[in-house]
Amino acid sequence: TVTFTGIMGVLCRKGEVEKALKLYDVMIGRGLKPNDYTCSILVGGLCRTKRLDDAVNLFEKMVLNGYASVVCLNTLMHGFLELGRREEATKLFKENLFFKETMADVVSHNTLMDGFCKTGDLIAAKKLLHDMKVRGLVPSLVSFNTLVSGLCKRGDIDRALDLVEYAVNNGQMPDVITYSTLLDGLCKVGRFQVAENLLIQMHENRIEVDVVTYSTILNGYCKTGQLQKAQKIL
RNA sequence: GUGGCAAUCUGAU
Repeated sequence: TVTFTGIMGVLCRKGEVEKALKLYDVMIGRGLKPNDYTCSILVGGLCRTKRLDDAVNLFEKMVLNGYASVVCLNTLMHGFLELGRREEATKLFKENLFFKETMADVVSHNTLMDGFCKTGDLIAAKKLLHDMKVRGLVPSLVSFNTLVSGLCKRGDIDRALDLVEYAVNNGQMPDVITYSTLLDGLCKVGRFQVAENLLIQMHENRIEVDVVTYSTILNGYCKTGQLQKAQKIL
């Protein structure tokens, strides 16, 4: 099962879902049982090729047979959100809020939050952060990074900075993604001085600057014609 | 004879 599923994963990543599904039949034909990995890989493959109906059917079948996990749910929700089908993602989410194998976890909440952020609905996204705590889940760094990104995209950098402070108080230290997100927001509203301070702080906190961080800053400087500053960074 | 070693969420273009 592990071998078959592994190959199906490779095929799905290449967009060859058809071959993966054929392999799935071969696997079943040999009397091997699928598992939650098999389920999420195939669901993900179908989502990537926009075959959401097939993905839903497979997911429901797997749920009935007890092979589905919350990862499969998350994969499917993500598939809907990628296509802008927010209502269906939300419906799926709500159906899985009670105790069962596919009960919504932190990643489910994060996935939906990101979907809300990307459509600019920060109110709904913030509510979700609150809801997850009510449900006894502990927001992860990704939860905060997702909201920070949403706030930055809206230009609400100060609220984003406040949220990071709040995250720190909740035991989530910013990582390279948090910083890059903030830097991008700051550059895009022209607050380069604050951005430079943040870079220093990043260094002090021993956070490794990566290729995305560099391109974020370079992009900011180049688009405002500060090529000398851009060169200085390199 | 195309890098593959099993799954889901967040950052630049």
